[in-house]
Amino acid sequence: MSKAYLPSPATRTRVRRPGRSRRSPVQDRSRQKVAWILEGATRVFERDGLRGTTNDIAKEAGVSVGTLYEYFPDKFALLEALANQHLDRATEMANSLLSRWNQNPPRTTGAIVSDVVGLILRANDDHPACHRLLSSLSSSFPEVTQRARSLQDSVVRHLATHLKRLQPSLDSPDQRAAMLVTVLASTVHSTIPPVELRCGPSPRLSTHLEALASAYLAAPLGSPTPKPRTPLASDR
Amino acid sequence: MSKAYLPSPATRTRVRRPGRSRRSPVQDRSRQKVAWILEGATRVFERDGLRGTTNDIAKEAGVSVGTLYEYFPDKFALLEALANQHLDRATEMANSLLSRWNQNPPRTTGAIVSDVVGLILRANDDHPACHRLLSSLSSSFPEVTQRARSLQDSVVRHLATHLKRLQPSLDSPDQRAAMLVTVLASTVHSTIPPVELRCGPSPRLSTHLEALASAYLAAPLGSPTPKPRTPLASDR
Amino acid sequence: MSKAYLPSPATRTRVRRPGRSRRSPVQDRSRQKVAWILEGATRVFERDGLRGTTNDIAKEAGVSVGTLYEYFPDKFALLEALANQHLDRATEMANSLLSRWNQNPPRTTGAIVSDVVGLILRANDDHPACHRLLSSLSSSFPEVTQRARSLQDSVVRHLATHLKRLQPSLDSPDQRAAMLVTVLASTVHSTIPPVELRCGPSPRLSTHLEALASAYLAAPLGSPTPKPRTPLASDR
Amino acid sequence: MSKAYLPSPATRTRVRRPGRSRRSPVQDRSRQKVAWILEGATRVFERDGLRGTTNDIAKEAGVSVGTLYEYFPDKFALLEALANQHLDRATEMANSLLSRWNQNPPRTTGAIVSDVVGLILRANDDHPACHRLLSSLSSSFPEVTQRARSLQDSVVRHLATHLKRLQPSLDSPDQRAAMLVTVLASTVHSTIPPVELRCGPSPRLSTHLEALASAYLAAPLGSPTPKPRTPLASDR
DNA sequence: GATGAATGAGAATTCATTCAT
DNA sequence: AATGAATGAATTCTCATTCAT
Repeated sequence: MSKAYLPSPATRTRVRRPGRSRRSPVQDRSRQKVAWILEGATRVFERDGLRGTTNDIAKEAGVSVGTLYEYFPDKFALLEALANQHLDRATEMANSLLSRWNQNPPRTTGAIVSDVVGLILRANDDHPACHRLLSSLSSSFPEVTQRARSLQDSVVRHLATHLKRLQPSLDSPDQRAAMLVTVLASTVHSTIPPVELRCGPSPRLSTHLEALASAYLAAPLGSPTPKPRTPLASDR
Repeated sequence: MSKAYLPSPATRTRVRRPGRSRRSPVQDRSRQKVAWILEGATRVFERDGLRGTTNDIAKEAGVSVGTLYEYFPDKFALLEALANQHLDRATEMANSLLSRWNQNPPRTTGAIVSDVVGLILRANDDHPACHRLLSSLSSSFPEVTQRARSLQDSVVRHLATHLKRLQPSLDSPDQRAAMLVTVLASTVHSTIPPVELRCGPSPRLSTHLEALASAYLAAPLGSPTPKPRTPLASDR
Repeated sequence: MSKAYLPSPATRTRVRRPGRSRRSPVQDRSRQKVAWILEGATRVFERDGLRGTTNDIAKEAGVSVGTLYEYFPDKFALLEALANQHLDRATEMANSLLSRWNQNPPRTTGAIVSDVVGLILRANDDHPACHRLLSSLSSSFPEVTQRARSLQDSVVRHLATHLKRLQPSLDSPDQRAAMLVTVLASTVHSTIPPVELRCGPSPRLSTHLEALASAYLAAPLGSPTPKPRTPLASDR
Repeated sequence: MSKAYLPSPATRTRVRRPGRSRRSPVQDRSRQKVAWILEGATRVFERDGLRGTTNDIAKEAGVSVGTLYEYFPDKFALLEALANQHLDRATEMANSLLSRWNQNPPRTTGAIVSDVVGLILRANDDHPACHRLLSSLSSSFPEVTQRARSLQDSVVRHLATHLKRLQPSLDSPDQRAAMLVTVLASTVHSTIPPVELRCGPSPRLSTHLEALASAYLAAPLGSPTPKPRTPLASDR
């Protein structure tokens, strides 16, 4: 967990033990405020990017700037918390899927693909502008970036494992797994809204992505179209 | 072209008449200066993101702030010009490819795919941090976004036309074309450094993308993997 | 009141209820601050004209620039507020006089004249350099100019009414009233320090102005000195 | 004459001896440029006050900034030159009138008044905003202010002389003369356009001013309306 | 002399952060 | 803890003035 913000992390998953553990009202109020602030920050960053001011965010969150600074040491901490919040959610989703795979190994490549596409779609269906902002700042948040990388690697590793099991003859399975996850995640973050939203709803974005992924995982690599020297293939 | 900055656009394609085309020294000096400033801006934004100041940029460009403001009305205009410069380059590349396709229609889907992948890779092989910054600000530059969309649509339309010609039986060719371009462009802009850089260089990014694209264009859509009701395919 | 600056107008007349009227300390502090800033601005503009900087003004007012900008959106707003403050004061004085006239109509032209001269002198006895600055900028503040015009018109109308009552045979009473107010106001704002200060103090400026006004209101218009064609009267 | 600007004063009257004195074309071109620049400056200052920039003025004058600085050392010099130009004109008019008075002494107070009103009206019928700007800056131009004072004093002295001759019994003739000139000049510079322009044209502004002046010069000073202690005359 | 692009000191304005209440 | 007015360093931007051509 990147950094602990007062009065308690508030980001990141926390297993709830059912018996004991009644939170004091004070803690709950704080937790609430942190949530408000992060929601405000999300809205403001989504709307104005880094131009959004801490005062805007406090106003949007319905708290005073002073309160904001009570919980977050500076503006960047807000961004970091937002990123961690997102990663918490994504990690939870991913872990849930991967442990399911461990218990019930998927039986077809199609099932794997469908799961991965679903995971990535669901893990990224919110706040696109914020994601882009964060990624444009990734160099300022090495810890967050590292976490994102780890998460992605974990998914990639499991994906590769199952691919190898189901398609032992597939070439470059590790690279294909990595590639696939990258492609799917990138597409979902796309600046120019993905096809789906611009062409009417008939075949779903997910359908296309699954078709694409499945086809990719079935196709040989290398060059059925042999690589020309000239930059343009049709130049022959 | 969105906005013309003094002393003359300096971005966007410009037909070069080979015989007489001696630009006046004044024009050349200005053009040069605009170029320096944009290079400085690129370096600074690439390094510091929006944090980079106009004074930094001027210094980096080797001119005075005053000169910078002579050519660009404000800091945002720099970003917009950078985006337009990038789009100029991309448009030129795309037009070049598309007119080639019109003269020598590609003969195989593989050739089409290879061309499109090549185009998108080459059009985006520079200044990744800057691209991410720009795309995180896209909402501030509606004209630029519109231009990008148009360019992408143009490529999509041509791609679809040729696909239909070569694979008359392919279902949803328009959507596939759109999908493909979105996927490729997003992947290339990706947040998380593309696979290639993290997996060693052996099979090229382009190889993977071409394989992916080709496979996608050969595969049937719809659900060979029938859609389950439950969120996770492997849950069956 | 042209524009309301936070946290409350602070210029313009305000009815004071004598009993309960405890303003909250917050309001009082803000009001105080606005007053300080305007005083600082007056001093600085009086000393340096438009050359005076907002930083100077803040320093002179004993607040930070940030605070200055908290209350006034820009440098111009300071000037406008100063002008409005002056008009507030003048309006209050004028209204006070005019309502007194309504209750106790003046019994002689001399009394009227004396009142008007007194009003105009007292309404303009502060910050001459500032007044000149403001009037040199009047075209930038159409609202203020309009307000000044209205105020002047109001005085002129009342003056004319009472003149007509006391001197029913006076020709052109409306024009005379307008003329008189213009002449008095201009003289008091005068560029070149008024006579008084350069000729020793014996007969007061006000004495001269009253004599001038009274004489004017007693004299026939038209041409006892018949208008010559030639530009100079003594040219005959 | 305050300061000599290159390439030759260009302000201030210059008697033209008809015989000799053919100016070189170079000198004439310079003279022309200075004139253009001053006209541009007048227009710009009239429109924008001190906000007007030297670049604006050069553009308005149809010359380059460089040329402007060839003839005027800095922005203030423009204002000073403008003021001197105005004073040149006014001085010429005044001298012409006064020498006429010396040769043909005026025979009536009415003639004196008519002459003085005419002089002041004609000497100030241009560029009111510029005059106000200059007067708001008078402290920066002690020489100009001194010149203006001298000119005014000269008129006042002659006026007083002739008044004493024609009305030996008039009290405070010197003060009356000074007062009159101040009042007339101020009125003509008035921010809020003088009556004339707002009430339709029937009795002329000059008629009113002459009536006012004549009446003033005929009236006894002191208090036909005895001065009350209370601030308002009608308060009795 | 003339030009106008270039300069950069300095003015206006912003906004992350603090702190008295 | 909460507040939000106050702060002022940092930034954006202007424009009088210079100087290479």
